[in-house]
Amino acid sequence: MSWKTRAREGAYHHGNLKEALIQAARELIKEKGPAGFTFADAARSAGVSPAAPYRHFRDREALLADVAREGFGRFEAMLATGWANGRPDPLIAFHNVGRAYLAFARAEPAYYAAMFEAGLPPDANPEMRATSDRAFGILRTAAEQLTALLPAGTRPPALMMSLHVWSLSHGIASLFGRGDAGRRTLPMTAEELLESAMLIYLQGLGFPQKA
Amino acid sequence: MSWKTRAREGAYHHGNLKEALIQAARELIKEKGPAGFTFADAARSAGVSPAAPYRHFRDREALLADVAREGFGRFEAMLATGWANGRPDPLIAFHNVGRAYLAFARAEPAYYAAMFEAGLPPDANPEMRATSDRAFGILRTAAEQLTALLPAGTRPPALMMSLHVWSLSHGIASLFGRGDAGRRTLPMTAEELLESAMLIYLQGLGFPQKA
DNA sequence: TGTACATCAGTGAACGCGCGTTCACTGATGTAC
DNA sequence: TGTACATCAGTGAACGCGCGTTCACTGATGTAC
Repeated sequence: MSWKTRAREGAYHHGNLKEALIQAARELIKEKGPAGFTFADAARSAGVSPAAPYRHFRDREALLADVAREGFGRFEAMLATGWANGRPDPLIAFHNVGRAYLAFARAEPAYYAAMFEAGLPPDANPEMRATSDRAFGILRTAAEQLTALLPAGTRPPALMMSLHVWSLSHGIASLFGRGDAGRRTLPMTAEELLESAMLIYLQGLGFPQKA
Repeated sequence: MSWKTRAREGAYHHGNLKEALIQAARELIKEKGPAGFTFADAARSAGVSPAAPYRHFRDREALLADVAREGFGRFEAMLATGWANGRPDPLIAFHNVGRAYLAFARAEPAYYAAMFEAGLPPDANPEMRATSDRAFGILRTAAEQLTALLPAGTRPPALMMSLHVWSLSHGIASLFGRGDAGRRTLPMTAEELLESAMLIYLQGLGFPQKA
């Protein structure tokens, strides 16, 4: 499924080369890991000359950062769908955010790798950073609405709570929940592992076991 | 501090080239990330010809796997020291294991990267796998001894508990607790974040807040 | 509507470079007798 | 203790390759008038 076919066949101008290069990079990352592609590779996959990418990206890292930026955008959308504005109720929705996190890591290992494992500095790209912050913002909003259910004196800081859940989800995703080559195996699914940890954690915060 | 100087200066035979190459790779990983070194680089750092590493490693990945193997060995030692056979008491010792986890990731970012972020398959090297399993075994033993403190009917599976803590620690270390280039910043230390999460988690399991 | 021109987005050839890998070799070390 | 020999662990030159990058170029597109 070459992106080139989206433009007119044989056209001198590709029409959408920037996006095509991002998708080519994503495909190559999926096959060979974030370290496993080169600028020239991406150009070849997109069906253009090795000099063409320079019209759109300063270098390989800039391309990688744009893959990550797109990834964060989809990640944000996935988390937002999971949260669903706290419906049907905040506790259930919170669990759904966790599931969405793992689902993303599993379904989009290439994006996930570019976002978290490519060694990009978090602000390699201001737009990437902003998108990443928005994605985390969903987790934070969810934590805020959830802690609001607790009696005033016993509310944990929502920021802390969201960092806990983010770390836990990320740890599980990195160690066990990846869609690509041989991660460690488990006597349970990554989803079950996260679900059980979150239940214990929420119990520790004073949430009732059934919502 | 070249390892070569450990052998007799000018010696034709290096004497300890295998270990010297592992340390050279570790140093290069620290500087430029797991993707940022080549076989030739390592040879150059160790002061030998580019053909010399072939006497000790099949290829770059084999070298990387040995870096990871050594890393797991030191990791295991660090966790074991933290656990200290459950002294002064299992709850305190368990927290110390968590701190040891983060301390390792911070102090040895190169080993940590080789172990968890280099994209090595978990059994790239049987010895590496075994060492890695031993390191995790410490976490599991700790969880077993800790759950034994709970009343019989309310004990969680120790394996699950150790996976929860491993994931949480790994997530925090990956996202916030690295000693090398720009990870995300936090309004609290990685150690505080882990400590607070573990307190809430253990509370959820029914442990008393103060041991 | 037509035309001239500027700009954009690609080409393709070329380059220097460093990498991985091989090869026959050689110096150093260990060992049998 | 000496000597001959096998083995080990390195050398250094060589190679083919693909990458990153540059350059003058050219085809396609947009726009002013």
